[in-house]
Formats: sequence, C-alpha cells, structure tokens
Amino acid sequence: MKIIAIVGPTAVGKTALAIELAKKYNGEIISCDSMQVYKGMDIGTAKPTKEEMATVKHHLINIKEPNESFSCADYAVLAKKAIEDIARRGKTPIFCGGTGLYLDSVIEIPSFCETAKDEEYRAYLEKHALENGNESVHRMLKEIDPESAEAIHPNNVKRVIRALEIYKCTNVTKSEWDRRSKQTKPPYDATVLFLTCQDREEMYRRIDRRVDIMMAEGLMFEVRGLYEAGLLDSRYTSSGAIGYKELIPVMTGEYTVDVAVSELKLATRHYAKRQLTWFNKKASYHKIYVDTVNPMEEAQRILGDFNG
RNA sequence: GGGGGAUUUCCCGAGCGGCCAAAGGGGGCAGACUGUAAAUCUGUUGUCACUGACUUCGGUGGUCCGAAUCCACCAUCCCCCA
Repeated sequence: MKIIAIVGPTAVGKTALAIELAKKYNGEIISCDSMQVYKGMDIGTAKPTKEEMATVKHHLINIKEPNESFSCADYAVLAKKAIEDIARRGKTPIFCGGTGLYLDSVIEIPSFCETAKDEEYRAYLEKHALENGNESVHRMLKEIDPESAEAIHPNNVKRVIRALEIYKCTNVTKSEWDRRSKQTKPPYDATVLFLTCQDREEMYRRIDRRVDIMMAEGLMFEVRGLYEAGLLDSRYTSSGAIGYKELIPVMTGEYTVDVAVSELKLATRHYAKRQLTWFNKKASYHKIYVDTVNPMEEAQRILGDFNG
C-alpha cells in the first residue's frame, strides 16, 4: 500500500502542496494535525478552506468538539480506517500536517494504540508527584522499568507517568513495548516529503506573516466565540492550541492584543523549531526547501511515476 | 537653578569590597519525544590556545593586596522643588 505524506514546520505551504498533489495523483488528504480535528477552530489551526475541502476530500478534520478528548491513539485508529477507505475507492492517501508523532503512529508504530490507558491511575500519580516531588514518581519508574527511567528526565512528569501507566495497564514495561514495536513494520510504503526553509529567518518571516493574516481573517472573533460558548478551558487539550491559548488573556483583559500577537508569533516560532528537530532526524524523509526550489516540481521529481 | 534616584552581559533584572564571567527570568541556539504532542521536557548561551588565561558591569581617574560593588569628576535618563 503506497501512501504519500507531506510534513514540515508550520507556514511552509503544506496544505497547498497536498491539494495540488491530490489532484495530480488522484488522492484524498488525511490531515495529520492534532488541532485541526476540532470543530470551530478554523483560522487558528490554518485549516484548508471550504473551497479547498470541496475540491479534494479531506479526512480527520472537524471530527471532535473542542471539549472532547482526543489523542494520538484515537488518531492512529481513525487514520488507518481512512487509509482503507481511500484505498477501497482506488485513490491515493496523502497525509498532510505537522504533528510528527501522529504520522509515526500510523506509518512507523503499528502497535501504538495497544498499550491502553488508565485515567484514574494517571490522576493519582499526578497528585503524588505534586505532593512528593517529581523525583518520587521517577523513583517508582526506576523500580519497575529502569531502562525507561534512565531515558526519561525526572522533570518530564507527564512521560514518567505514562511509562508507569503502561506497566500498570499491561504488566509489560514501556521499554519492552518499544522494543517489540520496533520489530514489526506497518504495511504501508510511505514516501514522506519534508517541506522546510533553508533560511531560518525566512521561516520566521513566514510565520509572522501567517499570524498577521490570521488576525486579519478574524482569529480574535473565532476565539471570542469559543470563549463565550465555554469551549476554551485549560482542561481541554484543544485550548492548548497555539493561537487560542495566547488570545485567551485578551478576553480576560490580562493582555492587550498587541502583546498577545507577539506571544503568539513567538510560540509559533518555538513550535516550528520543535517540528524541525523532530523531522530533521528522520533519515528517510525527502527534504524540500520551499524557499529555494519550486515545491511542486520538486515533489513530482521525487514521486516520479508514483501510482497508488 | 536646587535636591534625590538610576546606568549590569542580546533584553529584563539580582548583586553592593574577595566565594563574580556575574543569581533568576526572557530571547537565541541545540536536543529529547511510542495515548494530552500546537503538549511535555532537557542542555547551552563573553572570548580564547577553554580544570587556565583574557576582556566585561555608562566614561575617566582614584582608594585598596583586591572594585560591578567605595570616592571624585563627566555623560545620559527619571523623579521632586523652583
């Protein structure tokens, strides 16, 4: 099963390229973005426009309310279904988005969703860490899975807890799960195009420009609407989205719009750097510098006589 | 015109005679990442021939074995009285 994936930091033009390629290669797009899944969060997550979505079929966008929970495991299940669905109709699945882990959960880690979860235990550990310090839960992990304890920094409580949770749920350590998952490969033959900028300054300029456009398109209104509907709350994963969490303080009067916008630009730059770090280490990805070559031409050169 | 306060490394800001290349935060740069991932976390950040040397705390000169820290003058900014 052949699939195409377009990844890269924010604001390099992934969406546009995906749509062009979908037309060229008879494809449908599967969003690979942790925030575009939420309804009503349109401008801030830079979703494709209605027109674009009418031209090419998109999957896994607008499938959850902002107050619903969603995670990578949910994504992996749905994305695999989407691939089947698209393939059944003889089309090519084209992944497009910047959430690296989400892509990995389908093209690299077949057992991603088999480790289960235990919210209660998680909450218990969070409380424990809060009261007894980060080291306390890390020591617990060291007892049962020294290998993971070694790999996870004690301050990264979230991941320490998840490792403990995995063991609690499956009786198998996280390090063992990781080892096993590396032994099997998913049944997909993915060609990944990694869009990026050669010049860091250029990337930051694109981000600033993108944010200004979002504001001009009415991001503030979008945020206010969600805020007034009670859909922005730190309990929700969706409210951690860049563009929303920076604008909430404007609603409450803590920030001026100008301050919020520069915070938003900054957060986006930080995010883009993290994406770069993630994608850069993927040796098999085809890097395309959007500021020095024509991305569509380059993509076609790489994909060649690709046929799904 | 008179009185008071400030000036610190890219930025904010601590330091008030040795333990200071100088806390902390921000930013920059780099990195990690297998169920919250637009999240979470880590390292690094004066220069160099780097377990040591050199330059730095507005400027110049001084006191002292020793100054970002004390003194004098100058510069710039802020506040108060005229």
